[in-house]
Amino acid sequence: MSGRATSSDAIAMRPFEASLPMALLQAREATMRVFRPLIGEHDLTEQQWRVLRALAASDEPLDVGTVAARTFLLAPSLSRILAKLESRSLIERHLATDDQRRSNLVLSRAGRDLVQRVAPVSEAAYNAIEEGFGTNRLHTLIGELDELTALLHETGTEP
Amino acid sequence: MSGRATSSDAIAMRPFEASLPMALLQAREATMRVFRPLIGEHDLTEQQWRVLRALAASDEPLDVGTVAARTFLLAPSLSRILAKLESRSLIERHLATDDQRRSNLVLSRAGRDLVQRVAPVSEAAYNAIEEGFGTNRLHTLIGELDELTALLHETGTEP
DNA sequence: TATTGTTATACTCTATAACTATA
DNA sequence: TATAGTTATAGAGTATAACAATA
Repeated sequence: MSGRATSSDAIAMRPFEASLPMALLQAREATMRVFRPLIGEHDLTEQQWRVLRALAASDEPLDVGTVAARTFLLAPSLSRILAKLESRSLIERHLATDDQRRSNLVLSRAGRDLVQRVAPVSEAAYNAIEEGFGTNRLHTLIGELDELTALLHETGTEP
Repeated sequence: MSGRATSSDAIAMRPFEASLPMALLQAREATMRVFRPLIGEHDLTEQQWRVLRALAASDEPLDVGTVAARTFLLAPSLSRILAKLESRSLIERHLATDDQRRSNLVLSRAGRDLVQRVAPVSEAAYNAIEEGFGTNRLHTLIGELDELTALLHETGTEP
């Protein structure tokens, strides 16, 4: 120790650059800075696009709960997003015949057209990232991220 | 091709699981789910904590612009956060003598005490993650994230 | 004139609770 | 009673523009 603390002494702590949360935040922001303009051009937010993608990727209608799970959105957020997408006629809701509480969601014709138009641009941007960073390297990185996520979910510190 | 498209055909696209943005989003969320409760216990948001940390890590007062750069917060967001932290007497502002537009920010005594109290808990959580995932492995992951971020910043597609 | 920082606005998302309607 | 989904609220971040004070 080199003397008592004064109000101008820095508190020893892990620096931002070496911090996992900051590294993740910045990588995510840098990545979205690539994709956001592409979907923003079509007046879609990132979350709206996630919903459209989930519906586009399914070969059958999905109920709200399923979409929430697949897009990692909370039900209230999703409700608002669905209302917005429906008001723009990008999706359709059909009450399930067996359970009237459920509504089945599908892309409308316009929704499908929009996804068909955006998807290639998005894929191209993705491929550019893969090429720049290295395809295998990127897959390795994603694999590590997934494992970290899984690990953190397992070890959920319950209070 | 196996026939014309019908409204129930899925559009071929990169699945969510293999998607870099989703992998980053989930890893970040899983990570913050560890740290958020620790700082939330002291009624701090993630961004407020970033500001306190930046001030704590510095051995001299910082002006608003510098804090914005180090915490990756936009000026308007930071202004609101600073007002909040000041109202809780966790930070102090002192007008710079040389340039009256600038105000120098420092932690108050209470702010330092708070950081001193939270930091060890936060470090312990961090160490637990390191142990679970592997210290070297985690450092490698962070290094790859940093390089990805740098790459994406270089190739900033300017309009 | 240019810069530092704050305020004003307009959207969005997160998160929790309360509520409706079906089962 | 339990479940699916919506609505209500409260709070916070992002982003851009406009503005005040100072250089």
